[in-house]
Amino acid sequence: MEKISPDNTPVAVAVAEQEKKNFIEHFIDEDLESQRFDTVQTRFPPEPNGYLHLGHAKAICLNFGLAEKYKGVCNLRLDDTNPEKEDVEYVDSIKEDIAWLGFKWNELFYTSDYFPCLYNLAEELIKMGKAFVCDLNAEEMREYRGTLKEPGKDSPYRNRSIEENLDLFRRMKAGEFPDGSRTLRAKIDMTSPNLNMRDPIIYRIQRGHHHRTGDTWCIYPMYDFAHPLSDSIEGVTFSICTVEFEAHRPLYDWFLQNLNMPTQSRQIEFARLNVNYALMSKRKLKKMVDEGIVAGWDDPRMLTISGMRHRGYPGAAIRAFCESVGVAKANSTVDMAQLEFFVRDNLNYNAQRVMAVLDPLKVTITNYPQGKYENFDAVNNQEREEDGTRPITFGREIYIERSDFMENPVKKFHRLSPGRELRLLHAYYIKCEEFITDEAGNVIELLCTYDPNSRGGWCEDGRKVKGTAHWVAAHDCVEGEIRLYDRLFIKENPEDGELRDNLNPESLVIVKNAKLEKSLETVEKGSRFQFLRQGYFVADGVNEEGKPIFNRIVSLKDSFNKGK
RNA sequence: UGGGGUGUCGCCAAGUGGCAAGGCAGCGGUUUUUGGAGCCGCUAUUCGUUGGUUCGAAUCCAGCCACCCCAGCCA
Repeated sequence: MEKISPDNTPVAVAVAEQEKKNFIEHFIDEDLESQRFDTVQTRFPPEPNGYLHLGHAKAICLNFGLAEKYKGVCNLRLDDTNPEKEDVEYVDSIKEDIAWLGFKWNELFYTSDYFPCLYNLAEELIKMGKAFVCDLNAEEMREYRGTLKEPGKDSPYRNRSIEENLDLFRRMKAGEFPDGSRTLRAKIDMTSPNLNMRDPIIYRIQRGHHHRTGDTWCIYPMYDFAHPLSDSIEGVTFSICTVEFEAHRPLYDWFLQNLNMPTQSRQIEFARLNVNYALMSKRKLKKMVDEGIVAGWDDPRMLTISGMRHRGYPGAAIRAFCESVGVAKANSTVDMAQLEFFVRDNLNYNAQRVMAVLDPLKVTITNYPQGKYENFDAVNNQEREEDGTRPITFGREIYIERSDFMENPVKKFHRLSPGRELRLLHAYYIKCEEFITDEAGNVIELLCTYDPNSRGGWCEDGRKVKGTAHWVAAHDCVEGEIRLYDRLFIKENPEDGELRDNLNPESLVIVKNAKLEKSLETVEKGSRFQFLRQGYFVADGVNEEGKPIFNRIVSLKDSFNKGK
């Protein structure tokens, strides 16, 4: 069963599958039915402290997808409560990546938009006697917090008067105290078995230039305080986050209830996405970039959104993949092969076929007249007839792939070897008569004959030529640089041991002098092609020699070289 | 070891008391001017485990086991 998505991409997911509801949708249905909410509003709330990756893509698809499905809205909120780690560079990349993936946020917000409001809500809490200024330093705080099995102890500052708390908090805001000297804490329960409820810090003093509010503030709200309140201020009904925040939910609810917020948003947690042979944590990805292990956040080997874009993965393929992995709460690691499947699935339909010889072996067709050339019509994409054909030129000297010739063929090899025939795609049958070697014994040229009666790749006598190969005409081709990308790590779980020790030394192999069919000389950067029998490639500008560069997006499945 | 979660095919994942969907991977076959794609099949008598309830349990109950998260003035 095949369904065509709006951008004309086939989605290899059964229709019935798409109609299946995940557990979050069951919750939503429940809340809509009970009239807890009458609309669906979600948000995607990244902290601008790094570039987005495939894990974020899953969250984006989920949040935007839910809003679309329930005819609600989804906003983008940059959760910028920690100036130390954040930067506009990240803000810009986040916006670009979401748009590239194909989603449009309803409104754009920043948590920093709410700093004044959040501050007032904190004062409210103080006035209710539910928050206090604490003078414990970080180390003391840790001691008072207790441990996993022992309860904590009340801070000696816990019973300050409301007036004193208000005065101290205002002076914290005014900049009268040094960084880290005091905090504002919610007054909940130091004996709670849930550590998050042991009088959590809601404001800290931290001088640092904020990328939007500059030096206006020297106190910043903590995530646990800012997040539920921001959600409520915006009217978010379903606040979807990852499972590690599950233990924070009681706190989330506590702030909404105690401050009697207008929207009692519902937090729902799902399991984050992991993919084998890859890293999916902003912190680790940043490390790879900072240590120069990769070329940057958009290195085509990284599963950042910008890396995948650079690699040539279509946004629609990423969306289809996210759709296919589903949403649940169990820890899981999805196979890289599943991601690659959706990339191929998309490109098989969308990418035009061309011929490119990566490891050229010269072939002279001895019975083809010198100086004669002829054109053949090559099908651009047999999956889409409307894409038509293009002319390709044939001549006496051509290049074929070195791996398409074997002096001593292994069994089941049905390409070229002495005395055997091979079909040149769209052209003729050729037969290998002789091969020439250099002093070292390497084959450097093939002497073949062609069968004039096999024009177009068919012969009326019906004789069987099983192998078909791609080729380019020596007089009508262009040289190019091909970058063969592969998985970055050799270990399924790259974090098992040192990252550096787990790197795949062949994650990037550069081929300098590939022979490409002439039509590839001037193609738009970002155009994607299928190099016949090899894989999908994306145009990535020209190199220092002026030769076009192509990045391998993903190889074709290969049942001959299976397992390699 | 306190609290919060999770365990269904190699990898994801439906399933909500009536007798194990689907996708990826794999394996056959068919077709093919890409060893691609397509098409047709096959692949869990069993749901972490042990007991219990029931005519009937992956689904309910109890115990046990395994794994993940929480002791940042990060998010």
